[in-house]
Amino acid sequence: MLRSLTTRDKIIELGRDFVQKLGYHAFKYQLISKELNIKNAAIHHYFPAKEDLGVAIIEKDLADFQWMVRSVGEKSAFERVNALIDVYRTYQQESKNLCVIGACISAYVEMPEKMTIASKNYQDTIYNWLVANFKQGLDNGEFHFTDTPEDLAALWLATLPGALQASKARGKGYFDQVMSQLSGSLQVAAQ
Amino acid sequence: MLRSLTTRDKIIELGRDFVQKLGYHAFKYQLISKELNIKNAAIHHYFPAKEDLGVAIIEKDLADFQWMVRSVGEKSAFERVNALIDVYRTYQQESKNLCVIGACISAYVEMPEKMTIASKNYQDTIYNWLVANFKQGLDNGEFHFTDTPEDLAALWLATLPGALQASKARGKGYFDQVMSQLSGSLQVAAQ
DNA sequence: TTTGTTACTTACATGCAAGTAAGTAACTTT
DNA sequence: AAAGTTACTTACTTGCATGTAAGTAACAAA
Repeated sequence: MLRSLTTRDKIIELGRDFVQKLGYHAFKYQLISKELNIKNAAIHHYFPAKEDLGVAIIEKDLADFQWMVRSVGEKSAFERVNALIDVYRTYQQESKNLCVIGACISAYVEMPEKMTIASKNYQDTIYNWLVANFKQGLDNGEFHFTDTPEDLAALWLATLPGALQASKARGKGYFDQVMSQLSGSLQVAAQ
Repeated sequence: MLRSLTTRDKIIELGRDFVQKLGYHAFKYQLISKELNIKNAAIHHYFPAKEDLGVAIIEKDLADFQWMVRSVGEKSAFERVNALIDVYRTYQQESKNLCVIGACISAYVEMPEKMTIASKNYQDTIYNWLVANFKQGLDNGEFHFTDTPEDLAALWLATLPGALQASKARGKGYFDQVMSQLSGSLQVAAQ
């Protein structure tokens, strides 16, 4: 999977893996350099400070999210929001119990400013996309929830990362149990 | 607040604060020793390894939860589960964007075993208490939700810590917005 | 009163993660 | 072919977090 990538991109991918599995603080250059058979200094060549790699990881994750958004653009609102659930389900299956946003946002009281900004920007992007989809699904009759789209999006923004985190200590099936509750909140019309 | 406590208890309280604000990895002995005007070695006197302090923090937080449970034992199911929301609301107001469980559970792939066990035990305790309250509230007519109490408890277990984490980057009002969604999931009878 | 215990401090060891400086081999451009 | 650029490595510095060992002052118990 990583084979066709440049070293720079491999560093970002591996860094993202470790950030999602360990959190920002516990992820260390050595974990990456060992895996790629390079030296720590090689990582500094591409990313002078850890913060720089952190920002690159957030931006890559955001880019992947936006790629997903485009790839489901023609589908129904229900299918679109399920695609986001699938992203988180894949994290869970790969033992990544943190999303990039959650891992970065809870890492510091005073986080490097660039990372704070990148994380918030990413989180806003997801929120706005959810609101837009919920609105559209409500308008076209796919959904029948009675809350506001904004309230529902706020709930999803908390529950998606929360389910991922909690699932680490809970049994098999827990994650899907929560996701089915989330899907239920949309009040999808029975066929 | 801390003045009447023993040094040992002050260390636990401050440690808990930092764990909830920074995460387990970013919290360091020096932060505590500086605040209490003692030396790092004094902390090692009470807690030989960081892991020991970690376990003590989890157990103290669990003890506080159980104290809260007893203190609301005579109230209605709705008031009881709202007391749990209040606990998380207080965290949020105090800029503690992680609960102890979330902070510890997501800290390591391979966490010190004692801490893993203590965290899971604590999480199970909350889950079981939620299920019991939801069942009782359903039986006595306070609630009218149609999901199972277990499904609802699973949702709460994800959303409470998730809302706390996400609220760090979102505006004022976000946390209560999500909590009102959670409360709504109970379908409390209109008066 | 001597012995022990508690609650620390001083001083030190260890290890490791981040970061830097200088060098080198390969490739690219002019 | 010379000069520059890219992609690294080697070798090093720095700083700090965990942890340990030994000492000390105060108080408590026998």
